[in-house]
Amino acid sequence: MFKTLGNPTRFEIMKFLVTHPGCITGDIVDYLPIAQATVSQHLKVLRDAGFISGTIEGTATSYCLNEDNIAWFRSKIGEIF
Amino acid sequence: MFKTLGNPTRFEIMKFLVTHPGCITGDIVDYLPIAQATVSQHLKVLRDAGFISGTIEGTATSYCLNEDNIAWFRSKIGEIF
DNA sequence: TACAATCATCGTAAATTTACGATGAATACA
DNA sequence: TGTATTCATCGTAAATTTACGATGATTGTA
Repeated sequence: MFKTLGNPTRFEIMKFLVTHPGCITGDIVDYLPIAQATVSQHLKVLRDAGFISGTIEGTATSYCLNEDNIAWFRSKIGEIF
Repeated sequence: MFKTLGNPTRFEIMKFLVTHPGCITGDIVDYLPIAQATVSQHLKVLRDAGFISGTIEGTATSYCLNEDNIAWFRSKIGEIF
């Protein structure tokens, strides 16, 4: 999970999702200066790590933070250090 | 700082320092299955990120967690997510 | 049905990270 | 003084990550 957040672009996406919950992939593509394919790839990494969840809505996909997993991650950090 | 902890070996070093505060480089080299040069390189990354601090003691170098910076990092995570 | 919109996946080139041996610097000690 | 110990740094090969265009799948709409 640390490695996932270690990438600046993915960290940006996470911060964007904090202020734009439920936004779709296209919103993130518009916000970032990188190609759609790359954004989609980063979203997959964030999904696989459990940080976010995507919901298909028609042709779009809506993304939200996975608060439960983030809370778990935060508590785990507190346990170790 | 996320990128720094994202490397499995560096994460191991951090966990080792939790249970072995003040240990020297050689202790970590003995503990991990990698070469001394590589350990030293990882220690530098951890130092540069502010996670640990090294104190030269004769020909050895003693390492400790930098509790202040770790606390700052943890609080910062809480702020963002 | 045809076309447009939205997004994921594939293959690949470029960039970055990781691991290593070799070497050198600094200190301890005989 | 000479030798051993401990560690950091340098240069480099291999592995991994990142970014991209091309393509295809799915859904909405004229």
